[in-house]
This record gives sequence, C-alpha cells and structure tokens, in this order.
Amino acid sequence: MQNLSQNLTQDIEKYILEMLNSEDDDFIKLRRKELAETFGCVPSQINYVLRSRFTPENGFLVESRRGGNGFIRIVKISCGSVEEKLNHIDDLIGDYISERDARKILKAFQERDLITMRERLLMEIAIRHSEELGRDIFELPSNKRGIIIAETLKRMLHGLMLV
Amino acid sequence: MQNLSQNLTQDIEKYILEMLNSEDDDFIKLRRKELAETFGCVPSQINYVLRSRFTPENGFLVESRRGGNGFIRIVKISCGSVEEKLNHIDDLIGDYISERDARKILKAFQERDLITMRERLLMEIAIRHSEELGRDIFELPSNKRGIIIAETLKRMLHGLMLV
DNA sequence: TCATTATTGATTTTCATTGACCTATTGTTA
DNA sequence: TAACAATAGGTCAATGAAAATCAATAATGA
Repeated sequence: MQNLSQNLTQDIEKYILEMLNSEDDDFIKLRRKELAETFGCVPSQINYVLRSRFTPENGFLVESRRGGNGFIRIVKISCGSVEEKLNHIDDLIGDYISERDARKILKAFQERDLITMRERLLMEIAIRHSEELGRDIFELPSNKRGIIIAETLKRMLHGLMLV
Repeated sequence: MQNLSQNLTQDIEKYILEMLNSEDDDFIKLRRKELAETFGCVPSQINYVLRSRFTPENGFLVESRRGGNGFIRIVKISCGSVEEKLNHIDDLIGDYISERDARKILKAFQERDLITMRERLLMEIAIRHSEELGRDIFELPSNKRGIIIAETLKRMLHGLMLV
C-alpha cells in the first residue's frame, strides 16, 4: 500500500482514483468491507470518502447494492468534445453561483486536469475580487453577486476550453 | 448455461434478458418450474428475480397464469408517444420520492438509453443540491423534501422527453 | 478560538436465498 | 354436476450477508 500520508481519507481517495485510471473501463466495482480491511479502517469510512470526494459535482456516479454479493460501483464521467465541455460547464454553473461553489468547481476541474494549478489560482483571485467588489463597494445582495460570479467563471472557463 | 457468477439472481436476470433479446417479439413466455430446475434453485427464487428486476421502473410488465399450462409472460414495454412517456414518468415518481429512489430511477433511465450518462449526472447534482438545501438550510421534514425532489425530477425528465 | 473535516462504532436498512404454506386452473371420476 | 386430484404459480416470513446512516468525538486549519 505505497507511501501513506497522515490522512486516511486522502489515501483512500488516491487509491480509488488509481484503480479508475488503471482500468480500461471508466468504472470500477469494489467491496466496501474489503477496501476497509485493506486500509485497516471501519467500513463507514469508505462512505465518508465517497460522500465527500466521489460526488456528481466532481464528475462521478456511485451505485451500490447491499446484502450478499453487495458491491459499490464508481463511474467516472469523461467529457468528450469541446462543445460538450462547454455545455457541461454551463449546466454546472447555471445562472447563479456562490463563491464557495465556484471554488469547488475550480478545484474539481483542476483535479481532473482540465485546468492547471496556476490557472485555477488566477480564477480564484478574479472571483474573490468580484465578490468583494460586489459586496463592499456596490453593496449588492448575494443573489446578484452570484449572477456575476457565474458569468465571470463561465467566460474564463469557456476561454480556456477553446484553446 | 454459460459462465455462472456466484450470484444466482444476476444469472437468472441475464438469462431472461438474453431470451428477450433473441426473440423477435418484445415478450417471452416461460415456465417457472422449468427455469428453477435449470438453475437448480427453488421456484420462488424466480418470483424474487421478477419482483426485483423486471419492474415497470425498468421497463417491464409481467403477467402469469397458474394451474395446468401455467406460464409467466414478460413484456418489454417501449413507450411510443411523448404523452405515454410523460405518464410513465409521473407514475414512476408519484407525488413524493426519496433521493435514493430518485437515483434509482435515473439509473434505470440511463440503462434504458432514455437519458445519457451526463444528463443523469446533472440531475443527480440537482437532486442532491435540493436535498441539501431542504435539509440543511430550510430544515424541511423529509416528506416535504420528497415532494420537492419529485417535482424537480419530473420537470427535468419532462423537459428531456419534449426535445 | 471557531469552523470545518475526519474517524469511529452502534444501529438500521436493504438484498438474496430458502422453504412452508396458499391460491388458481384444468382434468377426472363417482 | 359435484367433488377431488393434479398441476403450477404466488405469498410470506425467517435467516444471513453486506452496505447505509447517524451521532459522537477527534483532529485540523484559518
């Protein structure tokens, strides 16, 4: 079990991601009990990792079955063409978004290697700035700020996806 | 009887699906007793497979007759008109639905190629979000959240069926 | 410090399998 | 024709297996 960090959740996340990458298919099936034994932790720890890391917002679908021969299936959604990516972005962001959710999206995009760390940093700065402007200077209500952030984020991500 | 897994229910399900696919018609007739003997299991196991796998949610209807020359008939339903699809959706969802059941429906729809993986992903995101909002922000009881999820899901699926 | 994130274990829910008992249909016979 | 026998499917509850949930606590980070 290679080099472990001090963080169990991250180790399990990394392990699952590696399984996904090493497969030809874009999904894996696993036993919760076995995985917990592999990491010497309690089974519900696996649920925590799935709930916090393998969410639809991060591009994953999780299915499971209980009882005898139960399993957990994790599907990774892979974006296809540029058009699809752009639609995906628009759908993901919608017309309004909080700064917090915007940053989550950026984090997910970076972790999926759709953007670099530096690009993510630039966009987080831009978003934070527009949020502060809207709140402190223009004294906009949060819904209006959310609209601005959504628009900003879309434009930036669209730009990146087209190059 | 080809390669069997360790899971009886899945094997029987697969067997029936193959029968359905190899037929020209969109239905098959079978004997419960014979099928049970083929798989070396108790007859009521067949009922379990039908109840858990060949449901209207998964696009099937099951009819049967007892006594001499009894049989079980499995029909694969394919809703034709938009009207039928909308009714089908409303019947499946009802006025109230849990997040868990909503996800089951989405899974079934995707497997029936009524929606794509990405559409399913987006809807899971939407449902999860409204569930979280309802629970954590507005502190709605679960039945009220179920009503909201049902409405959301219906609207999204209706929208997709209309295009 | 305060809020978020991670860890754990007890309890609950779901799934698969089996068998005993129930119901419906058809055919046979007094 | 009424009763019965044979046939074939249905229902239900018990059991064991495995995952989900939830609340309490601990650790981490800003």
